[in-house]
Amino acid sequence: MGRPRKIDEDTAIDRAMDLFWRQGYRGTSPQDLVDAVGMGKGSLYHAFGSKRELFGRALDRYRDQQAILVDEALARPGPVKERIANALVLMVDMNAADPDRRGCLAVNTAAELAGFDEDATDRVRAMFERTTATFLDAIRTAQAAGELRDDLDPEAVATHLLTTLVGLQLLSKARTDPSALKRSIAVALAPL
Amino acid sequence: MGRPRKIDEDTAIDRAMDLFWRQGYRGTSPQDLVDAVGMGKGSLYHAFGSKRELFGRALDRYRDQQAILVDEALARPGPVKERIANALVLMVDMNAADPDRRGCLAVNTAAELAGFDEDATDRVRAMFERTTATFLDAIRTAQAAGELRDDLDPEAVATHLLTTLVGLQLLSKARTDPSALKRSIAVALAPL
DNA sequence: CAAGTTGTGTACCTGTAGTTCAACTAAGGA
DNA sequence: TCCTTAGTTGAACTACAGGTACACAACTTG
Repeated sequence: MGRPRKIDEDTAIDRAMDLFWRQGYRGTSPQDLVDAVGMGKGSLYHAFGSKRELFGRALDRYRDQQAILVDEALARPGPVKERIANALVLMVDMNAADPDRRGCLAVNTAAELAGFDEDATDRVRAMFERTTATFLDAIRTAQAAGELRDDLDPEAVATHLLTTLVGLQLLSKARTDPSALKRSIAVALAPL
Repeated sequence: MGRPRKIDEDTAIDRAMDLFWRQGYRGTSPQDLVDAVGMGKGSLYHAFGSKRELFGRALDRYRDQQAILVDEALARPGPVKERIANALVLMVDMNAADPDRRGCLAVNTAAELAGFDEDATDRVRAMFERTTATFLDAIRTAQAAGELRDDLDPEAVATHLLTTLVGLQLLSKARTDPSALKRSIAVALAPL
């Protein structure tokens, strides 16, 4: 019942997410959203309530997409250390190749909105915790298999990996020399 | 000659810097600046030209203040590893204690403006390079003194330390559990 | 103290952010 | 068929962003 949507909700959120990712929350105007999404302003507000709510939806969507990527990267065969190294190198390369220098939406949002938008910050922190949990899982599994030393504190290592991930995302964004970043990854993973 | 300034330039820039630090560039309005700096709008624009230029001045000021802090932290006595660890722990604690969750202005600016404001990004990258150089110096000195293993690539280590620094700043901002972050510092410094 | 120089505060301006509204359109069901 | 439900468009609206213009005030130098 009712008139069918011209642009379905998922498509709209995808497009909005891409914009917020590239431009940040405050850097994205309603008009930008209208242009990118392809809906009239009225429809957009009718469908999503406010810019803020749409941003929340975009963050959730990003979480769902990213979770898949990190999980995939760690689910491959081979030694953990190598898998993690490959994932980090790939990330740096992707960032270096991205003409928009989007970096990571979670990182960008933390920098932009922590202290202003508790809801957004909570979502971002949840993403970080999820990634940490994924690392933790991989580390514990590797330890159980005797692949990784047992005297390492798995939680500390997982947090360290998150810090490295986040730091690399940020530095990539600022166009730090990618090859220097990639060389440093070996150092970051040396404790493993 | 001419009428003396009511508020001297340095004071004005300090106050502006503090605002930009807390709220970001786009999150700070001319009115906010007027209120915080204590000059009328006319004077402010007369003195600094534009919000953008004032922001540039604020970034430079931040660079000068931060350079001192990092240099100080590394100039103390004791083993390098310990000095770096102390500096990182201190940073996490300071961030955790900061009610405004300002984080690091350079990090925030990279996240907010990379890709939009090349001038600001350049300044931020210069700060990052300077910090890396400081780390590099400390590492090389320690290696020469036989305090640090010689088989480590000093540049890769320095970049790794920067990544860790930046990552910790960002995660602190998002209220990641400070004790977890501090525990991870030991892992990050294990290669040393 | 006149002249020149530099800062100061207020008022004003243009454009856009973020949102709401009213009138209209396309479906399904009684 | 006409009513209900859901979507659509574009105009309208208020507030503020970012900046300019102007008349005036406070110094320095001669």
